[in-house]
Amino acid sequence: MRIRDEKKEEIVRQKALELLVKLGFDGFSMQKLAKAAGVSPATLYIYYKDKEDLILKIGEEVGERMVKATFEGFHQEMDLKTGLWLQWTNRANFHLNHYLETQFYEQLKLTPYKDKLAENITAKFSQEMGGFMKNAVKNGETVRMKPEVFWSVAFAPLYNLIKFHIAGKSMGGAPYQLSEQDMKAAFDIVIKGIKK
Amino acid sequence: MRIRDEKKEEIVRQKALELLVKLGFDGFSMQKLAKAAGVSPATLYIYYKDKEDLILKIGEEVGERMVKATFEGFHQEMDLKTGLWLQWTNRANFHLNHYLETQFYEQLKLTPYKDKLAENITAKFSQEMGGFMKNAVKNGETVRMKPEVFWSVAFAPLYNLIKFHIAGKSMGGAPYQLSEQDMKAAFDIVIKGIKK
DNA sequence: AATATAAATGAATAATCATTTACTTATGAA
DNA sequence: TTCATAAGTAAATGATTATTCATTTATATT
Repeated sequence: MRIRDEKKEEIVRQKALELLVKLGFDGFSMQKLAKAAGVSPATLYIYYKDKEDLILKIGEEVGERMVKATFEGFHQEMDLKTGLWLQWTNRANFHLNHYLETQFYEQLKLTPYKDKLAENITAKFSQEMGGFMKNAVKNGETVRMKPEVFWSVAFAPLYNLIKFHIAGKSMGGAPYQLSEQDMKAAFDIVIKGIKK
Repeated sequence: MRIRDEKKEEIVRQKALELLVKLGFDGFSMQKLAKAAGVSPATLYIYYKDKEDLILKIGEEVGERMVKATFEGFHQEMDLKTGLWLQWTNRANFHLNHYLETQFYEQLKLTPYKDKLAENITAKFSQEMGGFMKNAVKNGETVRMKPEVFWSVAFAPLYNLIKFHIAGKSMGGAPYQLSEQDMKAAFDIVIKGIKK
């Protein structure tokens, strides 16, 4: 039997990301994707059940890569500051090197597709963070708080800086580019707030 | 001459928000909107030049209402903690009372439409925050930092809590509902980090 | 070399899309 | 009461949509 062309599949994924980000979810279509990837529309239905399946599968793949990158070199026994900074740099690097993936995934998580996304991605996050936080409390590095609160004060500032960076502009439409200096400035404030 | 039915226009806006959020930007269409609002598709083209104009105009209106709500009762001479907490509560109340608007606006800001959004909304933000921050530095309440950094450490945690609330679930798919208690817990950490 | 089978396709499907056209309706001004 | 004008509409426009069908192509196994 004929063998599936993995390269072709990869092009489809890449072009799908490009088009979804460039045209938005509404501007995107299967025919445009087929044309951009240089395949027949029917081929897309060999790789994916339908359009929703395509978007969700690509979304889940991106999510998994992001989680993996975030926890590269991380273990729950790290002290608060070290572990947090590792995740900050991991995450920032991923976003800066995977512009399209980030842009796409952030959108996806706000659309109705989010309800159909597999939950193993956030589950992994939750589990790693839970253990890390528990440890930090045990060691007297911080006080007990809900995971949602911890997450929000510990990571949201970084994600927001990345969001500014991705948009290319920030407050008042001013150009903005994320720098390590800004990351460090934000991190100092965050860790100061979290540390007991 | 015949007079425009303001009530009809309002229904269109409301239904547009509902459909855009419920169906996503891709599921949304002018015909669906017309049907949901009980008007002819052609009527939409009296109110708006085209679909893009409709989405942008509604987006700008939402943005303006959000800014106005955020700065209700605010003035730049407030001390850091008071001014920040006022904005937190203002913003949280707006989001909780205007679920659809928030959901829609957050999406809009990530789609390609964002480049065509009028910038007077973020400009107002930028201006108010700039003065507030400058004042806080002058009074020795905090150290000098880029507006983007300040913004990210001071507000991103709240927005993230709101995002959890809107999604209805947070880490690991666990149900989540924003409480004043959580807001206060997060705020304490944030203000501790920012204060000199 | 022949066969079986899944990959891949170009062209078609019916549905839906954004938008326009030709027309009717309501209302303030005359 | 008539008239001018903008609001509002039903129905149609051609383009584009997601998906499928009938067919061809490539390869692993026999």
